[in-house]
Amino acid sequence: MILRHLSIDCVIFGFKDNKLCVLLWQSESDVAKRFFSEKDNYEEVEDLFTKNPIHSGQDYWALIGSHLPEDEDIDGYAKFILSKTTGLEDVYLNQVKTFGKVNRVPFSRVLTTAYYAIINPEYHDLRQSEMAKVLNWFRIDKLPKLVFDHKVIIEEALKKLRSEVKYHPVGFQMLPDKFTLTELQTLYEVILDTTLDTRNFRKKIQNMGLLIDTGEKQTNVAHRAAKLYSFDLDVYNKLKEEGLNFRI
Amino acid sequence: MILRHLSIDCVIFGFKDNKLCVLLWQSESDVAKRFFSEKDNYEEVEDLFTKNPIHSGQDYWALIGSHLPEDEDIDGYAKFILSKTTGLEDVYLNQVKTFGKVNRVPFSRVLTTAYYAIINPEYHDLRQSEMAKVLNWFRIDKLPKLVFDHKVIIEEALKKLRSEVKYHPVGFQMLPDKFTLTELQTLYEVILDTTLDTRNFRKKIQNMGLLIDTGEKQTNVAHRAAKLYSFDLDVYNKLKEEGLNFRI
DNA sequence: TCAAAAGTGTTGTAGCTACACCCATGG
DNA sequence: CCATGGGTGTAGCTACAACACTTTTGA
Repeated sequence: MILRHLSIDCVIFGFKDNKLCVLLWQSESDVAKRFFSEKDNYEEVEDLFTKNPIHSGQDYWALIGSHLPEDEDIDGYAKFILSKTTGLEDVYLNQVKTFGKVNRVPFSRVLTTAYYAIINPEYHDLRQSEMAKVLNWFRIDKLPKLVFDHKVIIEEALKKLRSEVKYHPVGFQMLPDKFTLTELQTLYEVILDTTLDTRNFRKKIQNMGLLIDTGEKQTNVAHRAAKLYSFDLDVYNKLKEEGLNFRI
Repeated sequence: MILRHLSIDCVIFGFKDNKLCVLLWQSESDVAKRFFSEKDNYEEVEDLFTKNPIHSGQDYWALIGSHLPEDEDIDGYAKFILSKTTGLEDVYLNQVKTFGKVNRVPFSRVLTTAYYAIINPEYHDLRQSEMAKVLNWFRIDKLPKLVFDHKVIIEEALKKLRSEVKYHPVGFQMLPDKFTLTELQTLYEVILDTTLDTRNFRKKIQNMGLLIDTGEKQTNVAHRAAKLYSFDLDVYNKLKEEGLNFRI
């Protein structure tokens, strides 16, 4: 059975063309069906989608999400939604909060628990996903029209991302395995919407001891080739247990 | 109508006898009835309580909470629960997160959205509350047996309280209108479970500009009387807009 | 006059910010 | 050889931690 009154929405952040982006979809009912087809009261939930006027226009986009089946943990189901839509597993995923205003969804009482994820868009080609037709990345500063209160949800998720990123080096999740320090800095600048001093940033990051010098360099760039680093997950996990003391 | 699958639980923190405490209840069905009596499917929800074996013993305590009525905002309903049980209005109240493991409540799928509140127990005499018989303060380090996953919820709320208190001066909510700096320091020490250097603490707090010297002093103390301060809410609200930069 | 808590300043240190020039590479 | 971004060190300042003694009050 599907819980009519509760849904999960994922705010999936990615870093594309040096901009912070969010992955959105237009959730047509045949897409929703792929989530729910084995559940017994799909039709009831389908109603919520197809008869809801705000969903009928082509202009409106939505966070990727779905109603919660009765026999699924919320955390696990958020992961499931993410892997179904992006193909990504083992993704950094965090609960934002639950949005529960009575009228957030017209004609129906639905609360939603929002999660946010941080992914690297280049790891997975969305055109190969079964959801491809209806998925799209949008720059955080150029969001389309959004259904319900999804704009508010994105804003809250962004707030959470910003406060998270200052104290935890989650930014690495958005980059390829091997990255340059300039890429990392740009990422932080984009997320925090500031500029950072290059020398100070490098000092701080390198003192954290989380970077592995791969010995490799960029190739085919029309300037001095930058060193490629990777992220030391083992050291990170150790530091996290000890309570890491880090601040961009 | 009451939403069977969703409840609200409040972790109410208070500062009593120099210890951090949590307000808990034993939610007998006649108490639950006061919340739900006007809703139409009370009996259905009552079942969840009375037939649940974990609830039948007298040893078990629970967070104050209830199922969510269909026509109530979650934030507003958390406030309502708080004012019903403690009589307090305008309380500092914050969402912790939503707990949604499939089996957190046996024999029934119930997710719960937890809130935490910070109050001053001396402001309100619980013996005058209509809930008095079943309410009790428990020291955070001496919790009784708790139903379901309520222990985990309290731990998560405490984590959130601790991280909040370091950057926002929410501690004032737990103290009387007029308080001494030593009381404030003790409060921080209890919440953070550390000791703080008196001189450094006073410097930091006084530099924040949030204290008003009332000109009054303690009376009838067997030692030098301490100055009484109050909290400057106006300055606090201004600072909060500018993004306050504060750290215990 | 004693016990008990209030109140107060300084010094060393660690970590932050601000800032400008040379280096490597491909075109 | 030039355009482009990569890469580096220092000096001043701020904010923090560590630390011990005097003051006030009631009993």
